[in-house]
Amino acid sequence: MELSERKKRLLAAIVERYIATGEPVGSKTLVDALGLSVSSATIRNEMAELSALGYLEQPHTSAGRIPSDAGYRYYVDYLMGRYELPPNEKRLIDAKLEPAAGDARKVLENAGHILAEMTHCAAVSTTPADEAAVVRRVELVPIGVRTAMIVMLTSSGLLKSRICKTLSELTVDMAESFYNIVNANFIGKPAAAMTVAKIQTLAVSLGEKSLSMTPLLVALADVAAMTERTELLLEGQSNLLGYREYEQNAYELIEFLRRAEAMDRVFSEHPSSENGNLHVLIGEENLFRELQNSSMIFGKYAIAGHESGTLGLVGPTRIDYARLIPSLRYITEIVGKILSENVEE
Amino acid sequence: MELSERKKRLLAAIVERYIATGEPVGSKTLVDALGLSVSSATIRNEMAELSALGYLEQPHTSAGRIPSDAGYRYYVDYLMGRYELPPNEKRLIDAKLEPAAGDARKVLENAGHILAEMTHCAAVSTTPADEAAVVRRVELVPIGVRTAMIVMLTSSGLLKSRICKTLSELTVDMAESFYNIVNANFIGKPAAAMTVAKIQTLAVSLGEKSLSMTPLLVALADVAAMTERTELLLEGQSNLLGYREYEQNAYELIEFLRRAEAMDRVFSEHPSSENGNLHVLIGEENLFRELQNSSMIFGKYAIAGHESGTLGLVGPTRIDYARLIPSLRYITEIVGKILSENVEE
DNA sequence: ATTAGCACTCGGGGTCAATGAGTGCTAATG
DNA sequence: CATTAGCACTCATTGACCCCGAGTGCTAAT
Repeated sequence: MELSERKKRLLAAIVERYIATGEPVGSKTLVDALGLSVSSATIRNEMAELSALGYLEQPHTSAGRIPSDAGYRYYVDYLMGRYELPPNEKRLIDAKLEPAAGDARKVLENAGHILAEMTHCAAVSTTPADEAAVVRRVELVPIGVRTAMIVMLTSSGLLKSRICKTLSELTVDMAESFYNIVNANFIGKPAAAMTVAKIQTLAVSLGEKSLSMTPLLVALADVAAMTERTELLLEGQSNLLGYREYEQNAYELIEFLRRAEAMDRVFSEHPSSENGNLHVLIGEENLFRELQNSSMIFGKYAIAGHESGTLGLVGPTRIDYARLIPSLRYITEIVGKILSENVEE
Repeated sequence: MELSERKKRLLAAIVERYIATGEPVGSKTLVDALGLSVSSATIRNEMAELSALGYLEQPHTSAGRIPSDAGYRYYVDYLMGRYELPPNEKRLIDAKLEPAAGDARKVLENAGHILAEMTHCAAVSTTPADEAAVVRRVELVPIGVRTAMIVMLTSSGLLKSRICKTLSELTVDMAESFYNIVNANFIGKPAAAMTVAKIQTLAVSLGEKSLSMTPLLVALADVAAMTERTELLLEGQSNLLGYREYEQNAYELIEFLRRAEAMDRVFSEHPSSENGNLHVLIGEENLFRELQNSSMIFGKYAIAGHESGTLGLVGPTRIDYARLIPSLRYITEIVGKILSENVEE
């Protein structure tokens, strides 16, 4: 559907003005704002046509127009200026993320922070996970007489650790058994294979040693489970409270965003991507009722080439797409880059 | 100020009813609810006196009474039933906290979760810290050719770790130097001594080795800093949105609760405690304006006998003190117990 | 000390009219 | 045929007004 140049110009102006002010835009305002040399009546005719095409709607007869979901969609796809993030904002982001480099979760927390701050939206993210990863290394670090730390590294560069208390004193013998079991059964295999069931059969085969080894093996299974289970991080929930559109129902939306299974479904329903690897879901384009008067932008970050997690923004449909998209794109890129640093080979 | 038995009974009934319904309580309702054998006029006289004493206030002349801050205070101090948490709730709490035992942060996250869920308030907590702690153990765990993990254990049982990348390959020689430096300079001394400045002087004294060792030492200083820096966790922010009293200004309160320095000041302004080690701050008793139409209950949990962090609840002044106080008390106790498990000797 | 009775207060809800921003339509214009 | 001036129309918002009812405080009687 090709619109006339003037219609495009008007639609863009209406979207941008509505994004900025949050108030319906009238024909008169528009003429003034654009400095057009035609009368408001002409603009009214154009606006009526844009309404008929479904790009604009009216809250009520005597109000101005606001963009419909389709209107935003047209704006995002064809009209929006594609602009590059200014260097000082890039530096700000880098400075916030770099220092956390050692800790993946922290990197994502910081990314959420700065996204929320820059965009006044809620920022969601998932910690990295990679189901295809295999166990590359397991270490048992003695911490005390009966306490040890189990550290596990996967091929995708994820590092997880956990404290573990043993029933009896931790001996060199036990450590040796532990490494033997790990090397024989788990190294080079998927972390997912390290199930509690598997651990139990192993424990049985250990005979008398089993009793003392069990806590170590249980903890090991637990660490393995951690590499698969992603965590959902949510930042800037309170930003949503500032928008008129959420005056009544912020609660429902926020509760939805906090539910990990729900968000996982949202993210996985849209596996591939078009817009420079970001997804833009506007209003009713969202599959979940709770999101249908919001817009969501999200993308995957890649660790060493593998898509490992998601970063996203949620706000009212009236968000500044032109600004948010480049911001989010840059941050997903940098997050991927930083998290890839810890992966070797 | 000793009140007559009937006044006490009335005040308690008004507080409890207002907590339950959120609506001002009138004399008639009160007579019915308590099944009193006196008329509403008598109760009105009593209520007028309670108002004069400052325990009740009226939103407007033709409405019932609601408790003032002083009214809640009297209720909490003298009238409130002190009841023990039912065993099934205790079990629920235990079941939620036990599995996280290996990870202090996770324990506190879960504690916040369950508190928020049980109380419909916002739950705040701080991760454990202990400025007096000395470094008990440091481990350098090789993870890859140029990647290592530094693990540090303090006398108070805190365990922190961090990934670290070196510039050149990680050699046995480097590891040896590292352990030498650590043993000679840090073990048995306060973690606070491991400053960047100190690290720098050490690096200088290393001469040519300095270049390769610096990343390790910097990471070490970072881990040391982590043992001191507490994190502020906030759960159940969205619970606040459900209360009428926060319809307008939830944003300001939530933003306040998220600010770590602010909350640290709140917690440290009230170092010692009376009410079975919990603090109860009602409305204007709070020193910070942002909290003055809220109530806050908080207490410290102790790891191996040392107060290490704080757990707290924030809600409107109209919260169910009688129920929340035992819940929070039990959870602080259990959190302390679980976190103490990792401390040896 | 308690109570019945009553006048009084005041917020909430409903109706009503005025206001004004913005529209759609029509007829005139170049 | 696109543009425009003009105008009637719509409808949310606002403020004035009134009524209702819950709840009060006071007084005089018990």
